[in-house]
Amino acid sequence: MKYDFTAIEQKWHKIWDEKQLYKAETGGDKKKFYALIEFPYPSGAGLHVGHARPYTAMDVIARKHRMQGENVLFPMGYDAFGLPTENYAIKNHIHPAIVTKNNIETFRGQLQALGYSFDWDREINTTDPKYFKWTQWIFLQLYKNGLAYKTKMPVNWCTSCKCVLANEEVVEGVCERCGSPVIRKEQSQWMLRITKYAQRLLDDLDEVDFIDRVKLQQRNWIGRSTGAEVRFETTAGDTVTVFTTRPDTLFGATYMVLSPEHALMEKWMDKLENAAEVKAYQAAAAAKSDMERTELSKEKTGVKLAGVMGINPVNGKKIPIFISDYVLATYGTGAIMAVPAHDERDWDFAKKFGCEIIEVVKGGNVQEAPFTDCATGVMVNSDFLDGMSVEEAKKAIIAYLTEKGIGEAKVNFKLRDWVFSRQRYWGEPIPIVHCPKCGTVPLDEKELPLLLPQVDSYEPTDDGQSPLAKMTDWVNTTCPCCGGPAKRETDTMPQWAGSSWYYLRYMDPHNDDALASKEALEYWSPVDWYNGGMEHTTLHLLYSRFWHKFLYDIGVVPTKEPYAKRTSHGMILGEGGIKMSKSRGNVINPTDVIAEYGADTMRTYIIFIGDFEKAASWATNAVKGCKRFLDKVWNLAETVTDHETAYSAKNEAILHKTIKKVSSDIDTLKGNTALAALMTLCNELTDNGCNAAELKTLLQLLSPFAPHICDEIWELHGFEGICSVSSWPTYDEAKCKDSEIDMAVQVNGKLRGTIHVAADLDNDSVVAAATADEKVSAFLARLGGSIVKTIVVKNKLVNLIVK
RNA sequence: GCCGGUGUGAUGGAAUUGGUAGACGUAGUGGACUCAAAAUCCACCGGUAGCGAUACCGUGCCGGUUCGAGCCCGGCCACCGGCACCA
Repeated sequence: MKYDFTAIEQKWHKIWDEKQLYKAETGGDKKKFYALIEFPYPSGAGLHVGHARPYTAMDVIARKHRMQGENVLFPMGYDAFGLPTENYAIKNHIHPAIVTKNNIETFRGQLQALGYSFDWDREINTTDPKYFKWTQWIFLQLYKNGLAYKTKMPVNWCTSCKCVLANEEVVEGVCERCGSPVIRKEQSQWMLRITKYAQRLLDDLDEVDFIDRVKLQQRNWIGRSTGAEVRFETTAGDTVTVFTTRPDTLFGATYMVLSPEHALMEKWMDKLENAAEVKAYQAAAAAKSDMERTELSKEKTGVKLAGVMGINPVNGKKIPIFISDYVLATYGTGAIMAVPAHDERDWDFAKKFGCEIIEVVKGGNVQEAPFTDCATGVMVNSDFLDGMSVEEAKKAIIAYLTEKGIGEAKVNFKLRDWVFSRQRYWGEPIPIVHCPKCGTVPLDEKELPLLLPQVDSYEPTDDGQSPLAKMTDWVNTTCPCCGGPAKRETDTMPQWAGSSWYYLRYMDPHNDDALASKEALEYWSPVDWYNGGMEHTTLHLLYSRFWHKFLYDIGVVPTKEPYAKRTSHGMILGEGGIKMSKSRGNVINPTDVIAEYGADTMRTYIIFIGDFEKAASWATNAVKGCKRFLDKVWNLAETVTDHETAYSAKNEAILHKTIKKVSSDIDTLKGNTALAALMTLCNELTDNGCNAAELKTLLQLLSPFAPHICDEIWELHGFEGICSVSSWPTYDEAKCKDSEIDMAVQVNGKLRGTIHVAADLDNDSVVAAATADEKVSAFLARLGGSIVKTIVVKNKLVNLIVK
C-alpha cells in the first residue's frame, strides 16, 4: 500500500475531533500542564511558515506531555483587533468585523490542517464582545485603583497611521508597523502606570524560568539605576532638583543643564537677558522628530541662560545653567548637574561651550578625556571626600546630603508609563464617560461590554481624533453619576490590551460572570511553558506581566507571575537566508507544502530545520528529505508481520538509547536532534529487521512530530487504542549501553587507532588491548621511547604518553 | 558607543559540556534497476600528497592553559540582535 498522506491526514483529523482526543478538563487527579503559544493576528495573508515553527514545537511538547499521562491545556485563539484589518476595511468598504471573521476562518482551517492538538472548544477571539467585556472590566479596575489616568503629554505620533504609539512601538524614530516618521505631539492620552510596578517586574524575574536573553532584555528596558537627587539653589530663587548616579562627583559639578521643556523655563523667561535666543532653541528642539534627535546626537547644542546662575550646594560656587536637548524631559527630573571631568557627554558639551573641567577622581588626564572608571579612582578636590574610593564617597556624600536636607538617595527607571489610547476604530472602546459636572466617570460594570457603534467610515481624522468622535449618537450619552448629558471617551485601547490577559481566558473561556472562575484560575495557573517571539519581550510579555501582577494585587489571580517558563524561537528566513516578504516573492505558504508533501512532512521539516533558538532558512530540497524519512517509516512498517511484544536482543540497546535521547531532546527544544536519532533508529531497524514491539516504540516516539502517519500505521497493525494518546515509552538506563564498544587510542594526544573491546573494561586491560593493537604497536615501534603515563577515559579513549 | 549572541565541510546543522570533529539531512560523484526518466537501492563524499597502507593540515584570526581544546583563558576580526545623549 502506498503512503497516501492526504487521505490519512483528513481521516485522523475527523477521528481526533469526534473523540475529542485533546480536550482539557479542569480538575482531576492528573498532573496539569499548560502549554501556551502566542495567538496570531489573523491577517489577510493567512498563516505563515513563521507561525508553524513555534506552534509545531509546542504541539510536540504538548503531545509528549499528554502521552506521559498529564492533563494538557493547549489552546488557540486570535488577537484580532488592529490596524491592518481596519485599513483593509477602509479600502474595501467592508466592516472590520466581517474581515476579521473571514480571516479567522482561513487561519482555523490552516491550523487544523497542520494537525495541532488544540482544544478547539476553548478558542477565543479578542474582538468578541464576550471576550472584550473582560478587557474593559480590567481597565475599569485599573482606573479604580489609580493605575489608569488621562494626561496631556508629548506623545509619539505616527504621521501615516495618524495614531499615537507607545514608546515600545517606536523603533529608531520610525513607526514599528509602517516605517513612517514619528513626531512628538502634545495630546491628552490615557496612560497606565506600569512604572509603579517597575521594581516588582524587575525583582520577580529572579523567580521565573525565562531564557537569559529575555530576562536581560527586560532588565535593560526597565533600566533601574541608583543614585541621588540633589537640590541646587539658583540666583532666581527657585530650586532645581537634579538626578545623578554619581553624587560622589558633586564637587566637580561646574554647570547645570535643563531640558528645553523644563517647567522652570516658562517662569524664568522674563528674567532672561537672552529670552529670544532661548525661545528659538526651545522651538527648534520641539520641532525635531525622534529620528532627527538621535541622528543629531553626536554634536551637542544648547544655550546658556543669561541672568540666572545655579549654586553648587556643597561649595557655594555659582555655576552657569544651560538648556540643551541632550537632557531629556522625561527622565529623572529633566535637569542634571554636569561633571565634565567624569562624564563623556558633559565633557563634549563643556569643550564646546568652554565650561570649567575640575578633576575630582584621580586616574586620568581630564583635560584630554573624561575619566569615567569608578573602580580604581581616588577622590580629590572634594573636601571631606578626598582620599576615598568612589564607592565610599557615594555613601559619604549621600549621608551628608540627607543630613543637610539638600538631597537623598534615589532610584530611577527608564521604563515609562504605558500610553494606552489609540485614535482608531477597530479596538476596545474605553469604558469612560466625560461629564461636565462630574468629570471623568467610569462606566458601571453592568453596562459592559461597551460595544463599538456601527459606522459608515472608519477613517481617522487629521486632527488626531478617533473616528468614533464623529458618531454623535454614540458619543452623546448620560452621566452614570448624575444622569445629566455627557460624552463618551472616543479613544480605543491599543492592540496589546486583549493579549495582556488572554492566557487567563483560555482557562475558562465561556464564563459570563468572571474573566475566569476562581476554580479554573487556581487549577491552571500559572502557564507552565510559554513560547513566543523575541520581538514581544518588551511589549506583550512585559505588559502582560504588569496586568497579571495588578490582578494578583486585587485578588483575581492566584499567582504573582503569569508564566513559569518562557522560551523563544528563531525566525524562518527564505531560501538562501533572505527575509521572506511578499515583495521578494519568496513567501512559503504552509498550505502549499501540506498539499504537496503532507502535514506530517511539514511538521517534521520545520522541527528538523535547525537549532530552534536561531534563525533558519527554508530549503525545499530538505523538505524532500523529511518526506523520504516518513516514506521509509511507512515501508518499514509494511515489513512487520509478527505480534512480538518484546524487543529483539539486536535492537534493544538502540531502542533504549533512542527513547532516552528523544525524551530529553523534546524537553529541551532540540527536536532537530531528536528527529536525527529517530532517522538513525529507522535506518537501523530497516537493516536489522524490525518486530512489532520495536515498531510500536518507533511510532510512539515519532508521534508528537508526525501524528497522522503514526496513528494510521498503529491502527493498520491492530495495536490497542490510538497512538497519539498511548503512553510514552520508558527506557532502562542499564540497557542503553552496548556490550562491546569502540575506544579511541591516542599517542601523545593524537588519534592513532581504535580498539573494539567489552564495555566497562578495567584500565589495565584497556591499555593492554591498546598496545596490542596492530596499528598502535607499529606506530609505537617507529616512535621509540617508552610509555611514561596512560590516561583512560572510561568507554571513550585511552591516551598513551610516550617519551 | 554600551549590552548580549554567533562564527564548524559545497550546504542546513551535530558533537554526551574538556575526550575519536563533521551525527542526521540536503546537494554532488560513481554504480544497480529501467528502452528512458522519476522513484528506490548500494558505494564514496573536509583539504593536500600517495595506487595504497598512511602521513600532514583542518572548527573566523593570533597566543596561552592541558596528556588532550570546536568547547576553558587573554588579545583581535567579522556578522546578527537589543539599547542608544537615561545623567
